[in-house]
Amino acid sequence: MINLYNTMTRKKEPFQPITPGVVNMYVCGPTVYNYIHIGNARSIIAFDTVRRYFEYRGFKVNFVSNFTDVDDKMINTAKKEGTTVPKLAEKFIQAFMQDSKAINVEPATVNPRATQNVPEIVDFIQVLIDKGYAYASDGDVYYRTRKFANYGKLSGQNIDELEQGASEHINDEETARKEDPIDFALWKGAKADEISWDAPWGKGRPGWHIECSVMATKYLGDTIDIHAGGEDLEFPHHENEIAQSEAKTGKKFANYWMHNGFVTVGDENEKMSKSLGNFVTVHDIINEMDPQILRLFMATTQYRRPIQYTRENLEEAGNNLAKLQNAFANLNYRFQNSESGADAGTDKRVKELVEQFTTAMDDDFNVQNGIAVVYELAKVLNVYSEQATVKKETLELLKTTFVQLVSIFGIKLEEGQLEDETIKQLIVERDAARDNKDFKRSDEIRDQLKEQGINLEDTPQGTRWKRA
RNA sequence: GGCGGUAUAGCCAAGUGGUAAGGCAGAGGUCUGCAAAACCUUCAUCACCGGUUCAAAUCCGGUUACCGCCUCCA
Repeated sequence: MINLYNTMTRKKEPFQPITPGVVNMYVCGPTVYNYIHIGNARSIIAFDTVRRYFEYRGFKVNFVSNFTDVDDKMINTAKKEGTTVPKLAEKFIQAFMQDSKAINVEPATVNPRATQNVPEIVDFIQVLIDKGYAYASDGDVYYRTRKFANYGKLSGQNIDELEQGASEHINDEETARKEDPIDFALWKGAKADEISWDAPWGKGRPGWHIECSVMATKYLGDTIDIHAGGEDLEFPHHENEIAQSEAKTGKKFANYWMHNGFVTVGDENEKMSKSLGNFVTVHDIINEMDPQILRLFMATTQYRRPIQYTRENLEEAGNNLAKLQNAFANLNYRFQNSESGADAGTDKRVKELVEQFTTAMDDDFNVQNGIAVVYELAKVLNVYSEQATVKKETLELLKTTFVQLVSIFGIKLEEGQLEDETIKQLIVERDAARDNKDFKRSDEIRDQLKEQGINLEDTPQGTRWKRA
């Protein structure tokens, strides 16, 4: 049984899907006006890991994540860069896809876009108006927040406190059109020459919160299993989604709410965000190093904890990645000298570790305990690989298990080494030199290959090589 | 001001009453012609003060520091 922390109840709860064996989850995606930064990556990786674990435990996961492809930031950025909103969106959606692939994120079941769901959004808003939860005002449409009885239940906010807070940030122009400062926009009337769609209340575009309510219910149903996103979305975004959705359907919107913690930057240890301008893009990092380092770095911190992004921490992840890759190479290299049959003791140990892994991950995706089990498995595997005789079936079990567990963290281990005649011949020559104790020549060959990025390793089973 | 989260070794970090997992870095060692890889050994009394208890990093009270949300933001 998987237990997960539900922001709504502030407790860990056993996960009970609406449909047995199926998880319907919705993750709030980015506004596509720039390359994604590592804060976005954190959210993407956190919930990709959640998804992969659900799949490992045998669930079918319907994973929906949106692109916000029209809003003020899109409009302003397009204007500034002399392009159109659709072109801007297209560019950064493509970039998102590339970056996601690089850090080995499984594609979503659906990536709906706000602009492709405008008729549904208009209908949804109309229902809210008909039910008295919303009102049109001078081209805009607002949600009547006070009419929704439990407003603030997710974030533990009191509506009167919020009202005071809101009054400090009022935009006079907009507030004049609201019945109450706490009301929020469902539809924003278009200014001249802004991108817009027709609606009964006049030309305009969807407000930010409404798109998620519409798309989540459209693709996953009135009540979904898990709704997820960054912790900054808890209020007001998710609060507003609940108000809109539950007012419309009369049903509970989501059974479980999951929120990931932030990435903080450097020694200042402050939140990274586009608006603070202190962000590092995934695009830049993966141009500079193996994307799997970033992936391992983020996937092995529990999703609710903050991550401090520093060079040092990233390097540590790089060392850990090398450890996993070495173990895998050590294992693969032993197949060539293995005997048929299995080693019962090792097989039993592997099964124990798998159970430990599951126990750890079932506890709200405790990846830190999970990865500790993986490191233990790597040790078992290394020790076994150094035995004088090894059994093929046990090697197979170790390999399958290792690959499977590591893949939950989004790490892909590369199979074997490429055959290369030139290298093979040099190794043969070097082995001959070593047999003759001509270490000068053998070291020459090793150094020569090293300059070409090929590292040689002598093992009891012979010399092997790998790319540095 | 309201709401919430953190504080464990040089670094990352597990651990919700029974005497501090794991990883990185460091030190020593085994293996190796030398290396590499791997393995072994070694490295902390848990922010502070007070209390409860036979026993607390873990519970209670208080203090301090840092972070986030309350306005667009993963």
